[in-house]
Amino acid sequence: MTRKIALGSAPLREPREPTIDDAADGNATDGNATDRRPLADRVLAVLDVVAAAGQPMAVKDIAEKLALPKPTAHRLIAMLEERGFLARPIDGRLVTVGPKLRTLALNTLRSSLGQAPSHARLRALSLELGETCNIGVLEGGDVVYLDRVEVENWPLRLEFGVGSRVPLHCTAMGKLFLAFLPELPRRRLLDCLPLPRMAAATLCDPALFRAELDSIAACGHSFDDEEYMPGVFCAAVPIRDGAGRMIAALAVQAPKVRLSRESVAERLPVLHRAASDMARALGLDAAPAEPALSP
Amino acid sequence: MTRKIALGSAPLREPREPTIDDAADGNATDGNATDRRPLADRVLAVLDVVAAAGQPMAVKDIAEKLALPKPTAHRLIAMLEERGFLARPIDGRLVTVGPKLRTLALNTLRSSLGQAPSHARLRALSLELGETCNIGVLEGGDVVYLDRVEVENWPLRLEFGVGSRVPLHCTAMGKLFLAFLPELPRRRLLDCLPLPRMAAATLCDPALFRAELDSIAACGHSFDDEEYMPGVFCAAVPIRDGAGRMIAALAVQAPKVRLSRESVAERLPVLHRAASDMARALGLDAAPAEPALSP
DNA sequence: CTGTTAGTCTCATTCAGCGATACGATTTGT
DNA sequence: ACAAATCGTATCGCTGAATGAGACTAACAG
Repeated sequence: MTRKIALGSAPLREPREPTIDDAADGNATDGNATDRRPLADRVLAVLDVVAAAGQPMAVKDIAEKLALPKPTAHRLIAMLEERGFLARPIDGRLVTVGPKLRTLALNTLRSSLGQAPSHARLRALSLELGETCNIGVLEGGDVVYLDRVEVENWPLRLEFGVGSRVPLHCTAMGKLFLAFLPELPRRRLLDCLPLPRMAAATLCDPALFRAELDSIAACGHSFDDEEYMPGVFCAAVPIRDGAGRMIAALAVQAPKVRLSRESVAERLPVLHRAASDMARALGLDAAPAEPALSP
Repeated sequence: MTRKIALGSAPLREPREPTIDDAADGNATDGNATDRRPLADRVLAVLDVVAAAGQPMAVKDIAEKLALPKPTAHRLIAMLEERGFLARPIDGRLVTVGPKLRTLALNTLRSSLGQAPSHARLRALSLELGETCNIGVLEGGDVVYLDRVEVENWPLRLEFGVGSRVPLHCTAMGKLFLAFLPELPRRRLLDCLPLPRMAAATLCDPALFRAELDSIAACGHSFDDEEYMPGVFCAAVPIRDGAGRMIAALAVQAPKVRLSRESVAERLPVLHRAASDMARALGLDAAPAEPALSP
């Protein structure tokens, strides 16, 4: 990148005297390891803690729980109180949620209504299959999990929550996206996609990998047969919009003892049905711009 | 304190030309009226706006509404997205509330309703009716219990505590929510909602179920006549905000020997009165927002 | 192909936030 | 009642996180 040619001045930026005081400075400022966490995080954390408490809380406890210095805690809470996000009930010393936060809460639930149908359908699917299911989209070279319903005995609890990203080349969802992408973006992605080995079965050879993609494009679904995590099998089908373009992926994952190439066949129709329901639930059936012309 | 004396007085900094501009600086800094509003306000404002929208929003609109510079808006939203407070639905361009904000919302409401005025009113109601009463909201295709007052001889002790979830199609609260939902989410939810049989009287037929919802919408309250648990009768009425939107449900449940279709009539006014008291006790912020329709 | 619009990047500047310290205000223990 | 402990408030110089103008790129629409 062209690195805009200095605005003339160059690095005038005088480094400070490298004298002994540097050494002193190094760890001095003393124990002043100001670990300054951004304000935003603290604000959100305070709201979280106060709301989760379920009952009025002492400022001290909030400060302790979040490891906030005393004045800082007071300042933050006073600020949130002023804005109406927190409030102090009668006794004046304790802190609870305020009216603004209540309104925000109500609006939040109302807004998340749009996500309820697809989530409900996902849950129904998960119930029917008895396994963990999730929805993902393609975003900048990764698959991002949009929603997820876990079954009780799923071993990998926290690692793949909503919002987490997984690679393209070794996951059922990722390979599915690659297989169904329009020519151009597909090229661009494939050309610079590394195929690092994640597990024994990962497809690391480009030729093999392309063959796999062709086969997926032909049959309309994809598997991850321990290519990402040992012992985990995964199957994915596309969620398409009204014009037939693949917008998202729907996947089921399970320990290999419960799901495998052999046993997955009878579940595929169930998956496909859920996928088309989901398209409707997500409002993808609406008139889609233009029917694709150039391939 | 070592106080790095070295630099002591010297303003090594020496950046801009030390010209007359010092004088000019006095009131100027030019037309550069950088009105820098604190980060915290902006974070809260963004959450407010996104939640109040009721539907996914374009970044541009958020930026406009809050008079935020373009890069700042993107930075803020990206940060909130990373933290899980905001999320982007399928299309990836728009922004909505995220999972973290949803749990914050639930916790907030639980805190609000579990405390002084609301909880007291719920207890009063329970006392007056002599039966177990509870409050719930709709979230993610379930009813979530936010508060509850049990009578002594209630048989189902632990199963339905605060925070537990029950299905929509076979509970008084759930059917009430469905009956009063706005058209679009209602249709999509109904499309996706399985109607599994939970008890002998569960309404499993879609046509019958829709008829039931219509009837509920018409009369303003709902029953669960042994549709979920044998021997348990339940009645629910809506709690509405200032704009008339249903935000929560208030319900009474009892063994059928003590409460039934016949004997419930005289209790309904009591329930409705409690519901409107609770709405008032919720003390919402003054801005319930308008029922945004797309322009 | 060109204009339009939305999103990204860079970077010098600056002020909002910070928290150590100190001091008043309460509550608590005896 | 009086300490003692605890909690809340006020002050203030330092600093780096946040900022936003501007330039650039990507995505589309016509």
